[in-house]
Amino acid sequence: MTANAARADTRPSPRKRAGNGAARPNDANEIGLDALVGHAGYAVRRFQIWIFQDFIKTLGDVDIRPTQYSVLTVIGANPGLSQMAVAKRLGIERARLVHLLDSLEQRKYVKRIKSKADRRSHALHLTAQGETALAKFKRLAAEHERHVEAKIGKENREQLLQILAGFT
Amino acid sequence: MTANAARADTRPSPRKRAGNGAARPNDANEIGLDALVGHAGYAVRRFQIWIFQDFIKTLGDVDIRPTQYSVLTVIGANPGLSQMAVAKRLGIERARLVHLLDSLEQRKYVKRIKSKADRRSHALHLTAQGETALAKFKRLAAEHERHVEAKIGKENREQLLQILAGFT
DNA sequence: GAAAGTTTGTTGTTGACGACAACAATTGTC
DNA sequence: GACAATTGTTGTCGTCAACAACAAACTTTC
Repeated sequence: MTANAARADTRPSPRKRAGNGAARPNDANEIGLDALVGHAGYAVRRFQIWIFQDFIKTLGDVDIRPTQYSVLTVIGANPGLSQMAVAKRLGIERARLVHLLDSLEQRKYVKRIKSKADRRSHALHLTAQGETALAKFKRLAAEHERHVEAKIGKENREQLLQILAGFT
Repeated sequence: MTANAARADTRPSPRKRAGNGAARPNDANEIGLDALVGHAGYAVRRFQIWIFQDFIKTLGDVDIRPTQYSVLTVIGANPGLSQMAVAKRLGIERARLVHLLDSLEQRKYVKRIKSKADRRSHALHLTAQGETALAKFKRLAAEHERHVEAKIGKENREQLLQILAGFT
């Protein structure tokens, strides 16, 4: 589907809600944000919510959320990593990664193999099923990325990636 | 995609950490992200986490979180708004706003005044205490914004704001 | 080589947050 | 007046970050 934001601005006739004591503006997006405009964090938060929702919807058929996708991607690119290494690389709590891996292992995408070098840790690998699945996820993720392009523009997206490259 | 990538048992991968010294704390920066680089959502998520943490820390003394700050700012700029209007403007669930306002009202920053025009709704106002407090919050938020500038650069921050202006 | 300290994976708790569902009171509509 | 819609509220559910505590395994130190 083409994620075309239906720009059908059904502009309602300006009704009024009188006598609120001090202010009356209550319609549509006439409400000012004041200091909020100019705060990078606010814009980034709203954008991140939008982008995650699109990701979740685009990968809805395969039931993969952004965090799960990031875990699978890192394991696929670096097989044999420990849970600690993956957690540190992705900035996830290792406690949280436990549940993520429980789920991914239950779905036969990931294996926890006891490391012989360090018997505390697990070497993480994709299963064969996990590899083919990840390939499909990557195609869908690329589709989601095209939605982002359509939303903010091709060169804006690339500028964004460049600006935020230090956080990956 | 890169669907090949031999995946043999505990075979040490060619590039990543040699020697397989599992216990050695390998640099997290050596671990490749593969497809994750190039995903706007991932970069944005990491950035947003950083920016929120800095905001929370910078406004730590006054114990104000980003969402609370956004609510106070909007009410301050548009006194008399209903809860529904604030929620819609900020993209917050009105159910969630209830708890936010409970907290802010308990701290004497916000008043819920029963609207006479529509006895279902409340007109939201800052208290006198809330106004002076918000002024302080804004100064701290500006300081936080300078941290962002220092992190990604002055013109990069402005480009970011421009790119994401549509989401505010 | 044993005691002490650290790391890894795990379990659990807490709190912020988004998404829903249901409800009473009130309003608008027909 | 009957009926639908809106507003604030309460509640549940699931995601997510942040800690705390623990056993097992490893490292350091004497």
